[in-house]
Amino acid sequence: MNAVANKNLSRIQREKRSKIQKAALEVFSEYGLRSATLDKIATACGLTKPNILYYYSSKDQIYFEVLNGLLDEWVAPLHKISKEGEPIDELLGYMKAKLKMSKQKPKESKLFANEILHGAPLMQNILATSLRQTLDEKVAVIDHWVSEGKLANVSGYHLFFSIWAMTQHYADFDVQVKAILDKNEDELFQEAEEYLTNLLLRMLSFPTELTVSTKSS
Amino acid sequence: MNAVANKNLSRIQREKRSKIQKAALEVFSEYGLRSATLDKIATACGLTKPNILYYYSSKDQIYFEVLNGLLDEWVAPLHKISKEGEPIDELLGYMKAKLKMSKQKPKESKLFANEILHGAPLMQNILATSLRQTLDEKVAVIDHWVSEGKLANVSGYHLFFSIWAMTQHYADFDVQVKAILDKNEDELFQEAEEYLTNLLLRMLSFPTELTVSTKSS
DNA sequence: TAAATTTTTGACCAAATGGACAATTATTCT
DNA sequence: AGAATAATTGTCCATTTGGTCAAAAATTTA
Repeated sequence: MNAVANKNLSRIQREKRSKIQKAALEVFSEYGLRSATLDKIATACGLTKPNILYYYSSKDQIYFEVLNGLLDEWVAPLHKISKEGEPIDELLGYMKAKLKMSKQKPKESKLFANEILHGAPLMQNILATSLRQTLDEKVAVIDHWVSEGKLANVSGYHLFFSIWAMTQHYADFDVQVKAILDKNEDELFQEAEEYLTNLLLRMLSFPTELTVSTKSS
Repeated sequence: MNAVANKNLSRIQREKRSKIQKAALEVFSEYGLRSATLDKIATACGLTKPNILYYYSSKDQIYFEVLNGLLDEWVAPLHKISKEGEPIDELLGYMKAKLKMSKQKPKESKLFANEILHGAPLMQNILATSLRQTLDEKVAVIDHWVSEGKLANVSGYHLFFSIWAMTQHYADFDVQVKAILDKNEDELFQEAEEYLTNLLLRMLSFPTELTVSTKSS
């Protein structure tokens, strides 16, 4: 229900807009809205500045479009958490999906991180309504699981915060991670997944169940 | 061993420089280096732009000074981790110190977050040498504790990454946190500390020890 | 193919911004 | 007090940047 604007566009328009958005993601994720320039975006997509402004009315417009175009995809894994599923599997799956996004879409991650870091001027509304509502629902599911004794007693909200923080850390702060750990990316994310799997298992299981899943290396 | 430059400064110089740095932290943490302006800093500290440039040779110079002036303080809690102490206490203490900094120094946290998010142009060197060395040492301590059976088997590096990520999340992404959880700050950080204490206890303890520290609400 | 429409671009503009500088004011020193 | 020094500021400048616009080029339509 997102990319509505693509309806009556010619081939050439669709192509150019897509090109611009890709380049814009590149530039915005590296520099942020305010210090990204139209010239940089223009260079990145091989168009001229006025040509870009023929397709988008302003820099802010491009930024808004890019951000919004990615939003649904960004929140998608959250929707996949099913109250019908096995609690720990669902939450491990969510963590893995988020970690995968950090690996495969670091630019998107940085774009959102930068936006929120600077006060989320364009998204505060969405955060406080749409995201919040979805999260409330999922937290209710977690509370239900806890009350059924299927999950150790945890705060759903803080659980989500920590999953977001830990998974996105590998994308947003990759410079720091790589300065400290000079592994290749595959190895790094493999380690991260093992670490976070272990962490969540310990966090969500009852101690008696834990002995089973704790493996000594 | 940091604030060396304050040596031969007059009272008036020390005062003004301090004023400027405070205002600069304010502005840089909100806007980042590139989109912070000297005018904003000038307004924030009640000086004129040329007057600021009388004390610092350039905007970049101010940024560098602020960042460096905060670095030692920022890494300090890491140094306090003592191999003589009780492993879990030491690591819980570290987490609490970091969380406290997120609560009391969110601007500093955002400043560093922004710097690293955009590639750490001014700090990459420090990250890869000084921070990395310190962290290597502390990870060695953790490995030692693990080999002595005083700590569950965890990757020290990923443990630190996750502590950083989870604690700083409450400062760096406070807009998002507050959009979802409308508690007051004290309450929020109290909850976070309980959650993270529980998380670390579960992560670092052996399952048999866990039953003791797991309290049901 | 010729007219109509869409796309592209070079040239230009106004505002914002980092910074220079000389002149003025305040402070310190003798 | 008066000279010397330090601090402050108004004015100015060059560059960057978002954006305009009219003309040219390319494409589509009839």
